[in-house]
Amino acid sequence: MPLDDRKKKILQVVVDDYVSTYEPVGSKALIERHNLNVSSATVRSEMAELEKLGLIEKPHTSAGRIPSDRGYREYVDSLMHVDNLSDNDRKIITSRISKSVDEVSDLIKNASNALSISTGFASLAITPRLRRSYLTQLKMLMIEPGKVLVVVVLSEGVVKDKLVRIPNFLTDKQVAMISASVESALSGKPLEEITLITVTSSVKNANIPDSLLNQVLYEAYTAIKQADKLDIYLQGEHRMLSLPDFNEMSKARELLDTLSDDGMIAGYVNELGSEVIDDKSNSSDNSCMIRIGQEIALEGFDDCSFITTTYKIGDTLIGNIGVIGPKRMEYSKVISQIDFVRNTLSDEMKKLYE
Amino acid sequence: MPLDDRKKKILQVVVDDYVSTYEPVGSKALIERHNLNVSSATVRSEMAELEKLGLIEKPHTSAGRIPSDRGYREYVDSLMHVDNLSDNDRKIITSRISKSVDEVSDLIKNASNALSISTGFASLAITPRLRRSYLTQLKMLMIEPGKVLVVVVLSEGVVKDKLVRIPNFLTDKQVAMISASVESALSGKPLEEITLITVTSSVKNANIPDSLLNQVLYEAYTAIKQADKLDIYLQGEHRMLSLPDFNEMSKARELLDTLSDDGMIAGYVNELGSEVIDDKSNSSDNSCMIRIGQEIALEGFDDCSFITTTYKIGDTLIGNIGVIGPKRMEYSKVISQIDFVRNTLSDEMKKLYE
DNA sequence: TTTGGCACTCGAAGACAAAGAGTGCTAACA
DNA sequence: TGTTAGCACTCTTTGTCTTCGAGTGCCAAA
Repeated sequence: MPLDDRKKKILQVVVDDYVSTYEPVGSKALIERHNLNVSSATVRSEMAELEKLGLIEKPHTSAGRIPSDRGYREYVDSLMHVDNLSDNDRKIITSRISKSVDEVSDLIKNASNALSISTGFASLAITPRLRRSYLTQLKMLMIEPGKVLVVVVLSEGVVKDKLVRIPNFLTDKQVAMISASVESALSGKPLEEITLITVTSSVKNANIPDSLLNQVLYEAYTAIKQADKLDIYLQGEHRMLSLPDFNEMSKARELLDTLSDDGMIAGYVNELGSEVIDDKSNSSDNSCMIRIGQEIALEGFDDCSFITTTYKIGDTLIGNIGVIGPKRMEYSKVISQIDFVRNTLSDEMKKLYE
Repeated sequence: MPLDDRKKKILQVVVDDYVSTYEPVGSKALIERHNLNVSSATVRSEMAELEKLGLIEKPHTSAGRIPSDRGYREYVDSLMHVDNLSDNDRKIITSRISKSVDEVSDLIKNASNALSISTGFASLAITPRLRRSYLTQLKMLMIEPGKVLVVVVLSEGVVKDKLVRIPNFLTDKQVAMISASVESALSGKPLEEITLITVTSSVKNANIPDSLLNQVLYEAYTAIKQADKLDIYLQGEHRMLSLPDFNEMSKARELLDTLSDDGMIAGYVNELGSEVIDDKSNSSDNSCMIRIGQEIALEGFDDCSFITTTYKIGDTLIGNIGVIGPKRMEYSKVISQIDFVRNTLSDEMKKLYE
């Protein structure tokens, strides 16, 4: 059922007006604000059809119409035109991201923060998936007897470490020997292929009782595995409280309750992300993933939209960044903001890696 | 102006009742719920005096009384009796804290989380102040040319590290030499005494051009300095939305806005903490710091109380942990919860350090 | 000093009406 | 056949008024 031009136009202005006023838009107000060259009665009958198609709906009989989830979807998919960001917005974002940082994670945090500030919504960023990175170095640094810092270096220069406990009487040398063995056996292997078995079988003839050795190797294994862990940075949740969409306390509460569960959000976005990454056809560099209202199967997100995109470190590392805002948002503006943040982030990444 | 026993009793039940009902308590309701053996008229005149003393107040003429900030203060200082925690509460807290962790920071996070869950309020924890710890080790681990992981080990076995960039053409050996020099020059020195000057003057005759050397040393210095940084873990902010005290959107918004600024809260609590630490007379192990309503000079905290206490790692490291709740809270219960969390945290710390 | 009684205050809650925006439907029109 | 004007109807919003009740302050008597 392709929409004719007039229906498209009407849907578009319904969305536009509703987004900017947060008031259901009626036939009369609509023709007053936009010159459609038709009467309100015509608009009414068109609206009735749009409603039949499930694209708009009325909160109650005598109110105007508001876009339904499917209406927003249609708008986003084919009615919206993404415009360029104003110089001012660019400046604000650039300055927030380009603050000098040493660690990649800080850079990602800054980018997410810039996004939250410039959109006025909540933002999120997920550190890159590292499953397919491979191990390049593994060092074990004795801090004191029984306590070792395991440093894991991955192919893209990513460094992760973990403090672990090992049997007290192992010497510096023994530990160094173990880590060298593990490193030489596993370096070049993708993280996802490293298992407890490959780790334990990487050390032979160590002259150390098996049980002790295995303890150390187990810790080494956990250190390697946790390098794979995704971190999520969720910021600006409180900004959602300033939106009229969440003026109702119960809505605000539900939203923030869910939002407080980092892990759940990370898992959800991660899945979204994976879809696109695996679906090569769709992975054009500039595409955002958009989930609107009920499309997000999380409690309290009925009035929200997720807009996320991917960023890259080098050629292989892929993470996500995006916003969580009200579904009643200026999609085109937010998309261009995200896009700009993504690009700025990439640039800064490159600088960081010289 | 010491209160006579009856006034004390009345103030006490006003607080108790108001805390449990969130309704201004009137003279009649008061004598009905508690057998004071006096008439409501007597209570009324007593209340009028308590009001004159600034301990209670009325929201409006024909309502009951609610405690003022000073009323809560009086209650907390001399009317309240801290009772023991129920076995059930203990179990809940213990199980949340004793989840196996490797890092001290996770333990602290768990403790803070347990506090938030068991109180139903927001909680915070601040990592220990390390200014007075001294450096025991400094290692620089070459990750790749131009990229070095600086590992700082402090007296209490605390390990911090930072990835830094150095000139590309410095060799493994040169870096090792530099770090060894710095370590031997500075180990044993308290963090607060380490300055850029002490760091740079610790390496002599390095056979490396000064400008390069200084770059490396500067990075080493920043790595050491950032070991001193306080981290704050703020959790369960969203729980505040479920309290009737913050049903008004504007209050909730203001509170969460301020709460979203970790740094500000950290700074504030840090100051509170320092006061008590420096004031030896008051640093009895079990004391909580309590700040009520306007005593907290932060925007949006008029209806909140801070209750914080200190925890120790070993004998010297002192951090803070506490809750941010509505000032209309069961102080005695919360205090015993914090106290129990603190003790459990200490126990687990010991286990972690064997 | 305590108490019962009483007039008074003020907010909460409910009822009701008027206003206003918007709808659907129908009949007429180009 | 698509468009439009007109009209009755619906439903929320807003404001006003009233009632109800809990609570107060004050006073005179015990």
